Amino acid sequence: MAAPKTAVSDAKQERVRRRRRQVLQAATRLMQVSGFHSMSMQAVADEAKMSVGLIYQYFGNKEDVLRAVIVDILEDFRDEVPAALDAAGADPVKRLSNGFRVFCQVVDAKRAATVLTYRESKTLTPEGLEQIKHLELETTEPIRQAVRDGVEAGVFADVDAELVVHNLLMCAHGWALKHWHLSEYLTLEQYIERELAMLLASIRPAG
Amino acid sequence: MAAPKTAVSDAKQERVRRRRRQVLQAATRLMQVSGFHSMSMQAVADEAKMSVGLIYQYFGNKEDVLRAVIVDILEDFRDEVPAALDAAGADPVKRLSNGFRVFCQVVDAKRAATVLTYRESKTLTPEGLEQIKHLELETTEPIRQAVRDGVEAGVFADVDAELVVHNLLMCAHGWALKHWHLSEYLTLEQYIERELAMLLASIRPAG
Amino acid sequence: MAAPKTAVSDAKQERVRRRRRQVLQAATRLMQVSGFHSMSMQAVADEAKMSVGLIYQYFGNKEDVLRAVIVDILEDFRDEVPAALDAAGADPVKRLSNGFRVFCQVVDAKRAATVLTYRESKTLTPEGLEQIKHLELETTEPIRQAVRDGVEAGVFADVDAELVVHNLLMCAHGWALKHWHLSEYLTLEQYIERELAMLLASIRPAG
Amino acid sequence: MAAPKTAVSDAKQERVRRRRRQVLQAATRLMQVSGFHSMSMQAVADEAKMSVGLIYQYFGNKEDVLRAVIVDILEDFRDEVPAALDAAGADPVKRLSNGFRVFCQVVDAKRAATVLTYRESKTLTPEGLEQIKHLELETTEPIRQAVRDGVEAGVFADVDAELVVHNLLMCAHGWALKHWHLSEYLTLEQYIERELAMLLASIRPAG
DNA sequence: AATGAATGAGACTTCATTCAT
DNA sequence: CATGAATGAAGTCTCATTCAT
Repeated sequence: MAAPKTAVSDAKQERVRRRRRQVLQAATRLMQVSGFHSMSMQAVADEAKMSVGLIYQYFGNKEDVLRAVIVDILEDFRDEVPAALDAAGADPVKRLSNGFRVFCQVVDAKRAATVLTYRESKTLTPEGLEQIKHLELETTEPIRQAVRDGVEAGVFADVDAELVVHNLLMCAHGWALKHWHLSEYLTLEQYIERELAMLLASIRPAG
Repeated sequence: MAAPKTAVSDAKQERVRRRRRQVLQAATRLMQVSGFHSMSMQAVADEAKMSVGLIYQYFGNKEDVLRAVIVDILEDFRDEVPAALDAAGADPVKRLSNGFRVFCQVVDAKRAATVLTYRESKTLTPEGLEQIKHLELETTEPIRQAVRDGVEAGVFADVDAELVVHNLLMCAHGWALKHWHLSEYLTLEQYIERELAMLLASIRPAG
Repeated sequence: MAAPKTAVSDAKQERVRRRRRQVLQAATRLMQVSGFHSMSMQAVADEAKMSVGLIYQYFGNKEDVLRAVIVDILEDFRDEVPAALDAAGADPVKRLSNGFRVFCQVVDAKRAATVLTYRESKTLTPEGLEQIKHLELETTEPIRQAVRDGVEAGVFADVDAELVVHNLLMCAHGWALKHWHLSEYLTLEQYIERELAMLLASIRPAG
Repeated sequence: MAAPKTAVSDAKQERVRRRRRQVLQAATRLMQVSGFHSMSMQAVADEAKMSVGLIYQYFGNKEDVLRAVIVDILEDFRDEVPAALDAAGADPVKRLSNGFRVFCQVVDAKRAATVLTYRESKTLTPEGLEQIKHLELETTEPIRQAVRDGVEAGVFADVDAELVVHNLLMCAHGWALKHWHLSEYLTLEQYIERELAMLLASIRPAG
């Protein structure tokens, strides 16, 4: 009796996952274009090729969809950035460089989504806000650790790791937030190279 | 006969200015709390202690209010930041330092407003967007020039002035955008000092 | 003491008349274009080159303006049509013909105004309605009398004068009401000639 | 699988038809009383016993409702008048007489609606206006043909069919437009008889 | 599980009317 | 006498959410 129940349960969970993904992708597409408030639930349903009623079986309300969209985006960051660090070996400089490089690349791939998180975060409930703050910290934690390691090892000056990571984050996000300006004279690769040079210069041990 | 006419005209212009200011202040207060879309025109009217109809005598529509609010904020920046540089003498390092310091101080004084510009800019029409992009460039132009001067004088490395200013801007804005995190362990002064140290380190001429 | 008072009174009455006329002309122009409800009092004020407040010194409210506009139009008809008959001599056929001809010409000259009376009459209060009904009867009364005279004299068949005048009225108004169609293939003169021929044929004594 | 699909589709189409009819009847009732502009969408919803929102599922906007109301009225005319001619045999006099008689009867049955079309047509967009002009021509076309036939057969004088139909139309509409006056001394039947007599007299062959 | 018709609150905006100057 | 700034009620339309099928 347990087996079929679980099988059914699995199938159900799989459908739930699929449906939620459909909705999130549709909502993300729409919000990137015109923001949360201009997106109607009917439009989400159309884009997701399902009925409005069905969305409400998988999400409590419209704000719940927003929260899920933003969390979804930030989870992508959290999954991809640390993973890149694992592949970067032990050298703090390399880990930091790789972290920044990957971060910028992910931001570039999800530029509209990145801007979206800045645009709509304040619309969330306090709980939602807490969740996304936690996710951001999780995402950057491995880089933070790399900076601490580098400081300890003496390859970096005695800088505030928290602040270095903050700068690195703003710098990566900056590529999306100020893309209208930056893209006029820089490619992503140029941006990464030059910013990285300045970033490393800013924390190299005093000569 | 010209005199009274002018007097009347002056009184009228003064009232227009006062009314617009009333509306903008009310709208800014409300938007900082809950965003553009959650702010009803009735709420603005109540907050500004006037009738809804009157708002429409001074602003074409709701989006026009938003544009004016954002422009108002950015004009404050444009007026205060360059003014601080004028008082900083000729030394590029001093000018850059002062620019950054003042920028951060103004951001801190208008933290909610700064966040607001990031949150609602995309809601604007293309014309509004152009206007605010222009204002941002105007605001930072004197700093950009200071960097160029420093590079030319050899007190800075041969860095991309555009990019340095971009970093400086993101850094100042970052104080508002990530205040929930930064304020847990830093005061504004500490933030300015440490960021300034890294900023200068990042562009000091190679040993 | 009576003399200057009367002089003042006369000057005042003259101004009142002038102001009212300004308003009525402006309102008529605007209503002909887009109807009573789409016409704002501010627009009337602008068109009449005076302030909104002043309109309210000469008219009780917006509907009062409408009533006056329609009455004004109908008074024109009442003044011009009977006057033409006075000049037509005693022959009933001539009087009828002239009456119709003039009626059509006045309608043509005030086509938009004629349509306006059909469009907006129902908007009036019952009193206003009574007034315009009375004016319409007054306008056509001389023609009605001409028909009665003609019947009595045996130059017309024993027709219902009331109905003949009704037909004549609808026919004249018809030039304005169906101008979109009639003007495609008839000039006003052709319309008058042909309609007059049929009108007279319809009431000539049985051969 | 096709069967249930069609059944569903049929049920849906039926509901759409029913809803639209509900709205149109409610709106017609209200407009006949107080005109298009004085009719609020909330009032239509109340009268139609549905919610405002639902009206907008079946009509694009308020003007769309007006257009549909007028078209609905004119389609009734177009359906009933020509049908009566089909039953009137081949004799042009009989066809013309029947056409006029039926026209007047339909006008009488829809007196308020007839007045409504004169009152509110100008409120329509150019497209709506074109549509109703076309409907009016369609409605009268069979009568126009009967007149042409009569002229050709020599039972009518060589009159302008277009103009005869125009007169007939104005005459039928006149029963509604001037009902306040006509009904004081005539029944519908009397009106039809007398007008018909004059109409035929006006086009009988000379001598 | 899935649909989408239906609801109704609430948003923006206009405009007739008043009244202090 | 004349102005036009100010009011606020009322209108149109949208859209999140529910629920019968």
